[in-house]
Amino acid sequence: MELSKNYIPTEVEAKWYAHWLAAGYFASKPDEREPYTVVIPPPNVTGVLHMGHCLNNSIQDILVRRARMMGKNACWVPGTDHASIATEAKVVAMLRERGIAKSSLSRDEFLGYAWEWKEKYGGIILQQLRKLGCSLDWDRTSFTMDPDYYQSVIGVFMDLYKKGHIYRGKRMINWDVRAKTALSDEEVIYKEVQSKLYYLQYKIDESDTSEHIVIATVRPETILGDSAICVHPDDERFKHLHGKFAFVPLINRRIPIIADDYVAMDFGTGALKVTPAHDMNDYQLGQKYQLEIIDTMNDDGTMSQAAQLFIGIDRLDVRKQIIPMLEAAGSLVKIEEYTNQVGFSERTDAVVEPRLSLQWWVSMKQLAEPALKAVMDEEINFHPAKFKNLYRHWMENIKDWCISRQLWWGHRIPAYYAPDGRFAVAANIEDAIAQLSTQEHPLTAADIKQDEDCLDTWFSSWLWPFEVFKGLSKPGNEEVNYYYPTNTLVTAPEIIFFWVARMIMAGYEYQGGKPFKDVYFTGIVRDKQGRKMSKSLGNSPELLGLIDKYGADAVRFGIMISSPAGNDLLFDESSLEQGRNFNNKLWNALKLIKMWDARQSSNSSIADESTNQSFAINWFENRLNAVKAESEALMEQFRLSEALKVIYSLIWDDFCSWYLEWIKPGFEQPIDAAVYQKTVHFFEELMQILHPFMPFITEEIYHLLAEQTEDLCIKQNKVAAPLKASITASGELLKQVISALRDARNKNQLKPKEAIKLFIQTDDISSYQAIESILSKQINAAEINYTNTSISNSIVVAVEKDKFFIETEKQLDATTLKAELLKDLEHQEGFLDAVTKKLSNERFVQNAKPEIVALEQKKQADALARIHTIKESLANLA
RNA sequence: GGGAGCAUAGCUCAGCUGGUUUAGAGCAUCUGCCUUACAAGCAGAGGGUCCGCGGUUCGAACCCGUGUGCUCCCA
Repeated sequence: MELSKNYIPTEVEAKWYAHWLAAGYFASKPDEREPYTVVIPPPNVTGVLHMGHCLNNSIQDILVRRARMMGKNACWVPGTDHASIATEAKVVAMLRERGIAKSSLSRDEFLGYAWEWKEKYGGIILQQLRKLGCSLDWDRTSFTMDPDYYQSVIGVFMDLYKKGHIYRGKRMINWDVRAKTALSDEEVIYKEVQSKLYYLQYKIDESDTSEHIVIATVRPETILGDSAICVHPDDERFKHLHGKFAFVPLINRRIPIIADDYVAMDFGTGALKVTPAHDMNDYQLGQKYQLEIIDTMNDDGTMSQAAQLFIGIDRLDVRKQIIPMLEAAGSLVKIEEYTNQVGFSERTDAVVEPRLSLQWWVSMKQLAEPALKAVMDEEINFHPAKFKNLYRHWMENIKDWCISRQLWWGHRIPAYYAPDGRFAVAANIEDAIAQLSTQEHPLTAADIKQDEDCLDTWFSSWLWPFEVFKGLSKPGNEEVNYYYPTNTLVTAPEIIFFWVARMIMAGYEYQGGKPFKDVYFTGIVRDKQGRKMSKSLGNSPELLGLIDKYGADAVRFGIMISSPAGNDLLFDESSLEQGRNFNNKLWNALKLIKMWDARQSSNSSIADESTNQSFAINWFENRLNAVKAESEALMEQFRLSEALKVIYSLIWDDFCSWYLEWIKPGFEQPIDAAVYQKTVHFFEELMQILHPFMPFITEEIYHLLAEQTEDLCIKQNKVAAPLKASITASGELLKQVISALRDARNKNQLKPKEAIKLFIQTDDISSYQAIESILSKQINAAEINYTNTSISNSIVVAVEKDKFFIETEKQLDATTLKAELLKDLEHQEGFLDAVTKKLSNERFVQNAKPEIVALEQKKQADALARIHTIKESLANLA
């Protein structure tokens, strides 16, 4: 079989993904094995694969594939989130393109379009995850608005209401006076507008000098709703007024002057009028100081009874009419031109008014308690652990959760209102009628109106870890019993409060236990300049394009290699290049081994432990075992990037650069059959440990190496054998000797093709004999001899206690050599000084642990030996 | 305004319990090689005031204090 020059991923990837699916490797059913469960953080149903998803899902796939190869029943559940805000915006945009205004549709008509859109475009991202190689159990694909799921969300609302955790409370929302409807933040368009800033003076109470305080406002009509004036506590201009009162012009309402550092001293006059009913920030100040809330506006934007003046006139007309009146009353100080941002309704283009409205809230204190404890007691482990602090701080100061959203796409709030304003929380309208009807006033469906708002999307996704197994809709079923709690949640730190914390709360409230054991927080994907990747910046690369260009394995590699645990990832396409190059390296190693396949010789020397071949094999086997253990340990600590680095280096450096070169037969020579078998076996093992990171190429190579009875995807890992320290050490020594001699060759400008004669001065001739042929091949030595004395006029190289003399015809550059040696000598002497100083410090010898002292003594001895060798070499040169 | 975190080679980061041969890796850089698996490669090298200052200690990149700079979250 002819292998292509370079690895071509496209066909290989499609072939293997289809094969794995057909074999049903990703499908999980409860059985006697230990489960390993991961639920995907459901991407928005509108989503397309971006870098964040790619990082997040690569990590999950690595964990899941590894678990599968470790004998666990791995189950990774896919799905999407209905994402009310984002989806509704998409659907509105789509309708607009077709010339349909949302306001012209009934709720049901709109939802019809929304579902149509969802069926057509929703979940594109799930298709894209297949390209990335994600081993998800597709039969389990869930959606937060699936019928059962929907009912569970409604059920949770009713349950929390019954338990007293849900209440109605006021909140400032965006109000469209023309459509008489609430708007979501996304439906408000902010435009820069040329306005006027009016300076108005309020008379101070109990002031003999008829003193005034001046405020500045762009909305003078709102003074009718003023309930305080606020100044900065440190502002010297107003200190004497703290605790005094002032009169609102025209209506002469007496309001307090309060001090709060919210006020910016350098803006306007430094004094702020506070109108709690008509400004977001003022409302909060009002809450803090328990100020009166005076709602001066009707739902159509006209002034209400509470305004006392201009009742029934539109607030924008009032703005014009009130100025002459204020001027007449002597309250107007001056008018300035002013540019500010004003919100307009996306639907009607009306100026949006902040308005207090009754919304639904979840009180969090009680729910948060077990969720905080779980993380603090490490019942749930955060990786990296630094996020514990952040979590604790938030949970200890938790605020109530507003769960109403002024949207149609989502779970409609199950609250029903009677004409007289009474309401009932009920599963359906019939129950609501039953609850609200009285003997005197029997009600029908026509009398009752359901709440127009939807629930916050997080109010459904917080049930995700158990409801994907129908843990609420079919409580205690076999699946939820088996798969819950899940093992690992992989997500971004930015949603630790929105989602992670709330899932933990829901887990304890509805399943009586944690939703997951470990939470792995990924970094945020940034571009090369450190900017967060976003659609608006346009700095997010097109992912499918990258997969086409480099292959999914290379993309996974590139992302994982540059993704330190818990740190942000600065994405650079060059890391994908590194991944592609790695693919190619693997491919070429395969080609080399396949070349040998046809040229095996049966007379085996491998049984003889003293041969160079068995040295190479023993050494690599040992390295393989070391890296297996090391990468396992790193994986356990969720240090995935480091684990990949260790494996990468094992394959590229130890296997390709050292091992394969050591066992490589001479030109057109046969290879020992036993060595060949061993090498194929090593390669298989390498593919196995790399498989979770780069599933496609490893499966492909695994099958090209030999006839296989099973697929790598489900091949079970074997435990690493224990290490032999002496083999590791002699391998390291050999590598060091080779590098040092190559360096010496380089520095003396000996061409690679120029063969050398090498003399070794050592106490341990036999161990060099065991590697003689490797050594001579690696440094191109024509012969290797042993010597007791220095060889004059040669290049001298010292490694540990042994000395190497390179004899060559070439004229040597003694000056450079000498300079090198002197530099080294200086370094070694400096080092010796430091160690000696330490050892002659009595307090060190007394206080330090004995093994530390012994180590220092060894350092001293070694340094002395090295200095001795260097001095000898110098003498030899002269 | 409240909180969290970071600062080590040109870049991105390791460095875990203070003692690992006067700090390591990958990428980038430089030098030499078209060596019959691989130039998307091979061999080798250079590169550091561990952010500044002060302290604790026999000993500090690591612990404490302080200053500076940066990032993120909540309002």
